[in-house]
Amino acid sequence: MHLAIKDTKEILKSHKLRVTAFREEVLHLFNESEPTLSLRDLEQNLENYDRVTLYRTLKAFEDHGIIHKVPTDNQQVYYGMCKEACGPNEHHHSHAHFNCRACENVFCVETEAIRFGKNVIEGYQVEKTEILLEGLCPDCTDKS
Amino acid sequence: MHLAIKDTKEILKSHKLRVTAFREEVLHLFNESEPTLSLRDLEQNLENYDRVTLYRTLKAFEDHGIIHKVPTDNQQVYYGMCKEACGPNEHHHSHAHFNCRACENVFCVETEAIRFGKNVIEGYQVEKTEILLEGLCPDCTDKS
DNA sequence: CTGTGTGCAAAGGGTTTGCAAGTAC
DNA sequence: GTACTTGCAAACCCTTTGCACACAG
Repeated sequence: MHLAIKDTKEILKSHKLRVTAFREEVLHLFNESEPTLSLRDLEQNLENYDRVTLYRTLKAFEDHGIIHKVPTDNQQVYYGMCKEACGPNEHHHSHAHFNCRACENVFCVETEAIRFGKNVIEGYQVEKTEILLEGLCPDCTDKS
Repeated sequence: MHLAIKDTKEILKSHKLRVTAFREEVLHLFNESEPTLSLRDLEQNLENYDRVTLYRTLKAFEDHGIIHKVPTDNQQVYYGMCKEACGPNEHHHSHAHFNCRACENVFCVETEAIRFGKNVIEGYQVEKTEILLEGLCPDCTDKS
């Protein structure tokens, strides 16, 4: 038995959010997609949606620890599903984010290169670490 | 003789930009400030400025390799002066950016923890690395 | 039934564009 | 003189707020 994709209803319930058709639809997109999703990605894959509702949905997901924002150089906002134990407003991630300059997707990549403990840097209390990589993803490398 | 702060006129000329009073004023702010500057920082330290001109000035500086954007978790856009050899649309930085959650300043911190060479991650062509740290800066640590 | 979510309209705010006048070189 | 820069107005677009109706639990 391989790892089943978590049921959207279950995800919502376990995060204390009401189950609605729209929320399930959005969650479904996150389940389907490998890398993270930008707002634009989401909008392109939804039909007859209300943008305001989408914003509020993402806000709710973020507040309840279902997704997290991924900072990037470009202005687009990216969201990734939280794979680990994230609580409300408390996200834990030990992977780096790779932004492909060709396809513009953002992938979560595991790397042992992350070695920042707390207080590694003289005088600075490090509480959170984000690593952004940019370049070409495997797919786009093959095509070029 | 210690390291002199580069003359603003010289900086502009060497980057093939015309010397104007406003550009010198903005550059002067970057020369004076230790950490990076957010758009808000800049606006608070300028008088009788036109916002459009400021946007265009920053765009020009960025395009000509004088400053670079610093991505952060919060929405504020931060800019730092390029210390090293940065050309048009080609910025090279080997330091991490530390965003203090208290004073909200962004500092450039040197750290040997940066060990991403090219191609460290299987299949991904890494061309650029950004490391974002968040926590408390020395000043704010002392105050708490 | 009660509290939450949705959809529409409108407000708000930051950023960009157009253009005429001013300035660097 | 020519090309670039500036400043103002307006357009644009993304995001938030308000509110009435719909719906989950």
